[in-house]
Parts: sequence; C-alpha cells; structure tokens
Amino acid sequence: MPPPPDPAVLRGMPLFAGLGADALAEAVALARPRRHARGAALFTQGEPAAAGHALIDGRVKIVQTGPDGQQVVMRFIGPGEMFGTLAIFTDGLYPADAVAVADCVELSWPAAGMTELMDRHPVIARNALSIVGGRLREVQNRLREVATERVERRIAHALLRLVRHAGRRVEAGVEIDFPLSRQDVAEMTGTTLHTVSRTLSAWESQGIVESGRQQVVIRKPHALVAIAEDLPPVPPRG
Amino acid sequence: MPPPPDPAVLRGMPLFAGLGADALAEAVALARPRRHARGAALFTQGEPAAAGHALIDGRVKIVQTGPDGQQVVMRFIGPGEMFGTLAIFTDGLYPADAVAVADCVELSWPAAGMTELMDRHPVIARNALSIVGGRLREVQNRLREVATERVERRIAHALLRLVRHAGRRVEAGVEIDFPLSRQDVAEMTGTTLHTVSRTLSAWESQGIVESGRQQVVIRKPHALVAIAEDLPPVPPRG
DNA sequence: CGGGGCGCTTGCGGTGGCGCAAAGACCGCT
DNA sequence: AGCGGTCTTTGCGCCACCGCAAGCGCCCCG
Repeated sequence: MPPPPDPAVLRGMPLFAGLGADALAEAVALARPRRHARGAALFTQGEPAAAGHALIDGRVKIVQTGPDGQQVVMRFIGPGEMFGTLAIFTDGLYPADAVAVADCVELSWPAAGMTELMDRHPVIARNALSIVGGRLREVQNRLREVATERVERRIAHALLRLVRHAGRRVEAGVEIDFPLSRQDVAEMTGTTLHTVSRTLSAWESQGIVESGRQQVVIRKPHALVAIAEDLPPVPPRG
Repeated sequence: MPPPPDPAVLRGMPLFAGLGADALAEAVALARPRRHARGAALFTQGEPAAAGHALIDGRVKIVQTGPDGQQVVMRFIGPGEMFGTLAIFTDGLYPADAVAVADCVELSWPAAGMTELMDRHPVIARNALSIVGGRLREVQNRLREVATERVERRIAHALLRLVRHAGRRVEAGVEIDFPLSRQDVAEMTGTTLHTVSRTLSAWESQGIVESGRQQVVIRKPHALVAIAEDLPPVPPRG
C-alpha cells in the first residue's frame, strides 16, 4: 500500500512555490500516491495523459522513441521533480515513456484536478511557465551541443549534468546516484554504446572516471570539465 | 516612423486567444511598434530582456551561439508569432540573437507591462504555457532527429518544416518564402554548408528541388517526405 | 551452486561527412 | 560598367565514428 500523502513533500517543489499551507493541503488532497518497481513503465508515449506526476522517491527515466524505434533519453527525474505535465498543457498525449530506473514513489494529479488547481491558484500557472521555460532552454542547449560538438565532449557534458543533478560524494570522487548503463549515456548523447564504452575506457585509464556495470564515479571532475569545454588537458601533477 | 498599432493584428495571436476586445486594446496600448531593416539585430544573446516581442511583418531568425562561436538556428519567426518571451519567464537574459532576415515590423512589450497583463488576464498565462509547451515538444523532436538521423534525412525534415511554416505555392512547386542560405540550413541541421550544398545539388539533379542564391523551391514534396521518412525512393513515372 | 542472460569491452573494416581549397556565379554598390 | 563581397559549387583526402562480431564477466535466479 502507498504511504499516506504528507503535505510537507510538496513544500520543496518549485511548482507549488509561494503557496499557503491550506493550498498545499488542497493540492495533496487531490493527489494519488503510487509505487512502482524498478523497470516498470509509469506511462507510455502516445497514451492519453491521465495525470500530471511528481516524484517523491526513486529515479525515473524519460525516453522518447522515434518512428523507427530509435530512442533518446530526454531526462532523468529525481525526488521533488515534476514530469509528464507537458501533455496536460498541450495536446493531451504523453510525448515519451517514463520508466522507473529504481524503485519509485510518485504522486499523480488527474488532469482535471491539475487545471482546477491552476485556476484557483494562478501562482501555479506562473510557476509552471517558469519551469517549462527553463526546460526549453536546457533542451535548446542540448540541441546545440549535439549539433555542433564531437562525441567526447557531449559525453563529458552529459556526465557533468548528471553529476550536478544526481551526484553523491563518495571517497573516490562523485558517484552518479542511480543505475546508468552505457546504452543510457549513448541515448543521451546521440551516439552508440560502443563509442561510450570506448570513451569511458579511455578516461578510466587516465584516472578520470571509475565505472562498472550500470555505475559511474567521477574521480576528477575538473578534468571532465576541461574535456567538456575543450580546454587543454589537465597537466599531470608535478 | 512606425505605423500606428492596430488592435486587429493581435486577434490572430495564440497568446491573446480568448481575450475580449477591451483587453486586446489594453494590450495594444502597452506595446511599442518598431521597424528593422534586413540584417539588423532585434536583440542579442546575453543581453537583459527589455521586452517580449511579436512579429507583425517580415521574417526573423533566432540564432544561439555557443561558447566557441558555433551557431545554431533555433527557429524562424513569421508574422503573428511571439519571440523573445522566454527570457521574461526565466532568468531575464535573452538566450539567443534575433536577426531580421527580411525587413520587419514588430511590436514589443516592456517586461513589466507583460507581467502586468498576465496578472490581469490569467488566460494569457495559460496561453503562454501551451505555447511554450508546444515549443518544448518541437525542440525535443529536433533533438531526437539530430541525435539519431543521418544528415540527408535531417535536411529533408528541416525543409519540410520550413515549407509547412513558410511555404508559398508557385508554378514550379512550393517556395520557401524568405531568403535562406545553405549556411542557414546547415545551422538548422547540425552540419556544414558544404554538405548542404552537395545534398541540394543531388536533389536538384533528381528534380526534387530547385534552388539558387538564398532561395529554395520544392518541386516534389512527396519525394522529400520519402527521404525524411526513410521510405524507398519514389519510383520514376512510367 | 550452476546456468543463463544481460551488460560491457575491444578489434577490425568501412564510410559518411568534415575540412580545406579553389573557382565560379550572382548581387549590389559606386 | 566595373568591382568587391557574399553565396555557392565541387574535388580531394582524411578521420571520427559507426556497425559488426566475438568474447568476457558479473548478477540474478532457479
């Protein structure tokens, strides 16, 4: 059984920023909690959008599939983030799959409840605008990267984004805090798992990263930044 | 001197859909008309966003420049479309350059006026959300294309989009209704002007397009669709 | 504890598309 | 009419990256 919803979880969400305690309670009352096991699909591309979603715990991967089956990873969702809301504001169909990449707990709002909330609390619409605007910027930046940069730089950028977004300090450096395969990285950067594997191997031999099965630790973030920014390589210590 | 603003021009704009005549008049009163000659910059990437913009007449190119000077064409704006509004909803800095690709007339709203309008007429915020949402979808699709498709298909897709968005019927087929260089197409598709030139030459010899200096006419749109969708080539008539 | 599957690595050959370079075409300006 | 600049075309060589294929290792499940 899902845990009882707790208004506190909404407090940190940008979508509900600036809302009073009573409004938050109202929002929670309309939401439905749900659990998903790792590997489960929370929703599927093309399906009518039943609801808007917020992740409470776990990790979700948003994947868009092209007409010929080519997959692209649009983003990874962490606790506190909204997802699957775009459909509500546009044509009502989910534009991508959402897959649990670790066991998850989510809240979801039926489309009607969501629009009702936005009508009663205009701040929410303003917040949504700024969130969607920020995502648009981000996707534009990725588009520029994929269109103009070489593979190695793109992989470096992708890893750095993941570190910023889901990095966890460990003794060896910073670890990306969820299962991440070469295939995933390939689908984030528009390349193949082979090239990703080769690139990570090269970096591993330079001591920049440490990686294994669905797991990546960055040992020298500054070296990765140098690659991403196309600066001269970090000189060996001496 | 700019022409006197006419409330009618706002009527067709999605941003102001659902607004009453008085509200439209109010919006027009806050706007400032301006002319720009071909080649002029309407605003520049990184500059604080003084205003939101709507194009009345002409054509504007939105170009994002990367840290190393690589350029990417984000979109082309036609009459009736809004642009440069993203900055107002996010961090207040224009994320790209806007360049007049033909002589232009635009309306612009000072940032303060724009937010004031949105406060008084919540419909505008809703409209904005759906517009920005639609653009996010579109950019995501382009990202998928650039990440997974070969150059020829990307160029075909780009031209088809331009046809849909700014196509004009002429005797020979459909013409893209503004000056468009190979360089522009290259920056839309993440390739080089050389490759675009070669591709167009090949298509020209197959009778699919006709093109010259900053000008493209599509003679066989269906053949271009076949290339874009990676279908077998259209068989020769017989 | 043993087997199967999934994820990862790595070599090898092919090639799509880039980068350079030079020349041709067209436009607009004086 | 002449001229300079911008846009375009096209050849050539190269290289980053892909695609295939084989093999390995770890994890999970029975």
